[in-house]
Amino acid sequence: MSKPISVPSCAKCGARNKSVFCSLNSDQLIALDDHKGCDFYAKGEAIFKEGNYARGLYCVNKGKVKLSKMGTSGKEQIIRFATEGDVLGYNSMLSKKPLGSTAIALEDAAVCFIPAKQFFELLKVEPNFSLQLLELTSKQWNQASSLITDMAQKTTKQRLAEMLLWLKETFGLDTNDCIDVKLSREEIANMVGTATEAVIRLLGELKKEKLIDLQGKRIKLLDIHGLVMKAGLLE
Amino acid sequence: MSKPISVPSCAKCGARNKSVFCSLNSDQLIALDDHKGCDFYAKGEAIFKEGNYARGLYCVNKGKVKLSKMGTSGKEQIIRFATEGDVLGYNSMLSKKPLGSTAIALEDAAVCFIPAKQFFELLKVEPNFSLQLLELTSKQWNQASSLITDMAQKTTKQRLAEMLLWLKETFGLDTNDCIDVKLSREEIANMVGTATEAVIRLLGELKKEKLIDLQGKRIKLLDIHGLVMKAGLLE
DNA sequence: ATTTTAACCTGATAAGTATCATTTTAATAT
DNA sequence: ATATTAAAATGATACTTATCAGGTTAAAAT
Repeated sequence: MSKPISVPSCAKCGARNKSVFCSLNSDQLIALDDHKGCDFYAKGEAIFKEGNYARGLYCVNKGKVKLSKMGTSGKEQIIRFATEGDVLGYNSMLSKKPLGSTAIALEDAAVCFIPAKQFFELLKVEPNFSLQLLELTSKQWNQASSLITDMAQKTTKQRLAEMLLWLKETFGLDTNDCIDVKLSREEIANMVGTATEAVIRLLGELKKEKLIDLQGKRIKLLDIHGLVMKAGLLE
Repeated sequence: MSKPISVPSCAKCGARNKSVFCSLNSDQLIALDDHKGCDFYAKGEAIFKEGNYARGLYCVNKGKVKLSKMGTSGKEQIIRFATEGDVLGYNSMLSKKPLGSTAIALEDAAVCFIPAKQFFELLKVEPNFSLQLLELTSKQWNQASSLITDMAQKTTKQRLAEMLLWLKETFGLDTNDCIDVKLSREEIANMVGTATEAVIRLLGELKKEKLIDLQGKRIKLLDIHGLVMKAGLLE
């Protein structure tokens, strides 16, 4: 299980300015620090699980996290990723429904936890915090509705190309132009919504087409514009 | 185009108590009435279009509305429906992005319009309104992520069965157990994410399996539990 | 270093859907 | 009522993708 680690202060958190906490004043930040905790999660460990209720807000301090749902006959569907500064668990608290997804650390991670009480307190007294959250949930709806459309209409290969671009946006590229996250072929399949074998074959095709290069788990992007075209994002 | 009609008062609106406006006090409702308008839209008419910016909040007073996105090579993807009391356009305002979908009246409709200024004013002064909206956007994210999973993993027939159940939840059944909305086979296909011909064939199969009956555009649900099973919503 | 295990890759086959062509039926307009 | 048009239905074919089986490579454990 996860073990508490030294709690980083929100005021000094590098990711804060790009997060939903960007509009908080120093008093509010201190209050947050007073009530929050921070836990360590090893690679592969679950931060929370689908079906349980969220008792607070999770905020990723360090590491990469995948959020996935259980689909038909137990097949995983990856619906989101989270990195430094991203918050998790708010949908469950706000909708008063069980958590809709499971969060798993893709690498060793540190995740802060803000109890529900403090979260709702902030919502009540700080309209800017509500606005930030509304902006976040709205943007996520925009993304989600695009994803629904793509899942419904695009071919497997188009979806794969699009997912590679999505991974690039989320995790960036390393010095070697490789997508900076390690995922198994099965996990990629669980994003695209296809079988592992199909991902392997289609990655091979994209490589033949000189759009990507494969170096074990590392995927190097050779032609981003070509991928954009392949994904059907431009005509 | 749409023409203004006599503006119904929010206080007397039957749908208000089930809407995001349920927590407003009478002063706030009067203020809303002062600033809002109401327009009539004929069947097939657009209330707003994807890509434009929302200048206010739309609230359906009467009628049925479909929300759809343009997908690959111009194919429509229906992502949501709205009926009495449902609000539209807030995602665009909150995320400060263009409207992500087009809203079209499925039958003659009356839709109220609240200017952005009033909308944001309410968000600033009434934390309960923010909370209601957050609850709404969170629930929609839950639904969207389920839909993503289903689109990615389920067969066309399972998705069709699920969409029929979704239509039942949204529009209800008439006295004859028929889904209370008229949609073309093409529109159903644009929900399911498949070709029109496939929908026709699969509806025929569901009929043979005694799960539904077909009477022109009317779809009668004969065995709801059977549909739930067919949709893979229960094992 | 060697065994063991898991991930990755390849090939063959079957099933599911898309696509195109055509006919039938229903809706709309004259 | 009839003509016109659009929607629904059916059939044939090709393509995409899932599934199953087997083989290879890489990683992890002993």
